[in-house]
Amino acid sequence: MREIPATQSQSKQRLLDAAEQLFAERGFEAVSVRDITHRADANVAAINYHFGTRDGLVALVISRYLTPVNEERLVRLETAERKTSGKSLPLEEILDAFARPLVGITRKSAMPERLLCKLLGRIFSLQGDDCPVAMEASMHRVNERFTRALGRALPSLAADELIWRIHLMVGGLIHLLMNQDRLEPVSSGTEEPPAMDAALSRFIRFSAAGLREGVTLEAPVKNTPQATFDFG
Amino acid sequence: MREIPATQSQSKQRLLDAAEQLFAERGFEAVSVRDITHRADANVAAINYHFGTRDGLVALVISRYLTPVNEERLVRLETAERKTSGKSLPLEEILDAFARPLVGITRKSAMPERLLCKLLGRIFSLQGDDCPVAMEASMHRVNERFTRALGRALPSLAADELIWRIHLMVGGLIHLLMNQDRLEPVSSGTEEPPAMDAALSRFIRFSAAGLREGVTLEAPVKNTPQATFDFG
DNA sequence: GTCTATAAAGTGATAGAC
DNA sequence: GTCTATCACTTTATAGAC
Repeated sequence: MREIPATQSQSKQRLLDAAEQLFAERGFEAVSVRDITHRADANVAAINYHFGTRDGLVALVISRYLTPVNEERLVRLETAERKTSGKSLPLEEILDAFARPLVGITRKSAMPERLLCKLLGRIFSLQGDDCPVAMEASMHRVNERFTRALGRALPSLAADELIWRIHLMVGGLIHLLMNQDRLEPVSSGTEEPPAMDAALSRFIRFSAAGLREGVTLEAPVKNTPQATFDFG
Repeated sequence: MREIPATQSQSKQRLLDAAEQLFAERGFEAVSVRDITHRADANVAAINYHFGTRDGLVALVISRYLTPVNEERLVRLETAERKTSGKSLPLEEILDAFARPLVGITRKSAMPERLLCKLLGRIFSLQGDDCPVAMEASMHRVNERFTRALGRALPSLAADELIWRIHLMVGGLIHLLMNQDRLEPVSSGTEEPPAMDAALSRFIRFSAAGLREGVTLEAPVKNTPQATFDFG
């Protein structure tokens, strides 16, 4: 058989892998196309051929992780809500639906968990100008649905108070992702395989307690949040 | 009187002001010396003359805020500890000592609060290679002292568990700083002057509840943290 | 202290050969 | 699909005139 150039080139995949690693390590802005092509052992022109522009590659990497995570978040939330048909969900279940997809995706990716966490941390802390428009729409929908669910689970909490607390919750999650590599060795030895699972349950317990702080269970409905707000 | 070039040039100050604003808006990596000199109405060579290199300016801006914040953190913690001579501090007081210096500095700076919060958020989320060595030493000392104080306030909490929770706490604070401009309009109208103070008390309540979660007040001392760990 | 001019290296992107 | 060569900028930094 005669050698032919691969129709679905492996180099496109190598480029993608190299880009993800470098973006995780240094951030999206600090990586040049030459850095990527060098690590992928590809030609400098390869990125423009396969992805159009550098920004195209960045947007692709972002959506490759952001889209499935946000979709799974919504699926999990809606599944849980359907099971309790109308009634408000336990806080812990909402937080689980929000955070578990981040753990789930680490299992599907070929990337080392350490790097993938950092990449996810960088993706979900993007905001403003650094943020591709496609991402904003996806995030907005997630924000809206989860703010509503949390508001229903904490009916006595004022709407603005809820939004502040959600930001504190999200910030903690992002910081955990960004520092997972430094945190893992802290939980020494015993729990090697489910490193991310341990982080997840710690996040849920901490955040649920913070969100519930001062909320009286039997208080009358003081305020249902009518406005949602983007936490990114 | 003959015109002389200002001995303590105002342009150095203008350069510093412009740099701080631009770093806050776009991050330290995304601002060129030309961006800065242009906004400061100064010559392109001015930064190298006044600050040596671009990195020198970045390090100066960082330490101008990081140093006083971290020093005030330690002073507040030590003052509080001296008052209760040996006994463990209330969690809320430790968190206040940790976060209030960030509020305090917004009062001293001429920068708009909105921008300064973002700058502080960017400074305190730096880590790894982006982190000047001088900063690491300062952060390490703060981490050590506060981890110890929190460990004493939560004696029944396992050392590794404490470190995870501290990261969740710090992440929330950073995210609040980074999003203060989006959060402020949420707390509509009523509380115009003490915008940052409201954020502070919300942070303290949320984090104290998260840190205390599942901690039984009368539990015996199970574990005092012997190792501290850098949360940045 | 401030300026111009310029060096030396790096940036993303593309035309065109193979 | 991959390559080289190159364009058109931009980057930080510096030498030297004023």
